[in-house]
Amino acid sequence: MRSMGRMCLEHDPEMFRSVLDRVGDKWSLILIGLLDTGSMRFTELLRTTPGISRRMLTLTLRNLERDGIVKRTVYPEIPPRVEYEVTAFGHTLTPPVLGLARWAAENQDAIVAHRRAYDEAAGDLDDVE
Amino acid sequence: MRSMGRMCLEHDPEMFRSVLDRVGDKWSLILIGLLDTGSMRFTELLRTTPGISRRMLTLTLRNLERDGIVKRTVYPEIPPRVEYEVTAFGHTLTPPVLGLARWAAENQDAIVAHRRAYDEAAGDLDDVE
DNA sequence: CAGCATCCGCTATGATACTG
DNA sequence: CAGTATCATAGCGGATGCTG
Repeated sequence: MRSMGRMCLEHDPEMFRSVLDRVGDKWSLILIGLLDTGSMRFTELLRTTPGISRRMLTLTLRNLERDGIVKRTVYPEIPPRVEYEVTAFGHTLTPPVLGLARWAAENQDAIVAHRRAYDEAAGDLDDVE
Repeated sequence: MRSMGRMCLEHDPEMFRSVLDRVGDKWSLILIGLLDTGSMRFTELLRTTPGISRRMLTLTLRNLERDGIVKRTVYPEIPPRVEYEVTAFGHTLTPPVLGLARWAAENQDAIVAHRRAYDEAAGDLDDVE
């Protein structure tokens, strides 16, 4: 397992993509992060996740549930109560995701700097035109 | 650094997202994987990456270059030659990405199984209607 | 060869209103 | 409370033709 390129391309590109999409979409990672500590209710997640809509929360949770990463428990009460939690399988995803999250946190300054330098260089080129 | 949720939300959500987008989009990871071994030319990448268009290859490489992950070197020859390679900074991204890639490779069967079970359960519900 | 410009469809996401 | 249904839209990504 030396080459990452081979791993991405030779194994099962479509499957690889679909797994990456699950983790790479706009909300999954945040929700997994929130649920990593313990279970939460629908509205609780809605309040805690800034900017998410009910629709997107529903869809994202459904996808995570479909992949076996999140478990959904309905309590037949009135008013209804639904709890979401990360499954044992989902928890195996946490370490690699944390690794990526840590990289993002540690290097965001460097990235901002790179972007600024790049954009300034492009600006200079524009000035010459 | 215990809570992933806090890391995603409290630090700088926008920045966090933009870093994740870079790694989560359709082609970046594959290109980084291919370039991880050594430098490659534009057309070489085009041929080696199945399904990518010239437009997307250009855009993705530009973004990676802007973030300081990939270096672009132009050789003033005719016909022109351009080499792409992963920078030292970009290589620091490889380990966490590899971690995620490994998880995807190791667990894709489990995910497929989960999805099938979920879809079948949904199908059964439909039958009752 | 290594792009850039243009057009264009599709999907992801958001806003809003309604329901068991 | 925890959704579903519907509509609208923005941006991603593909196809194609042109150029230094």
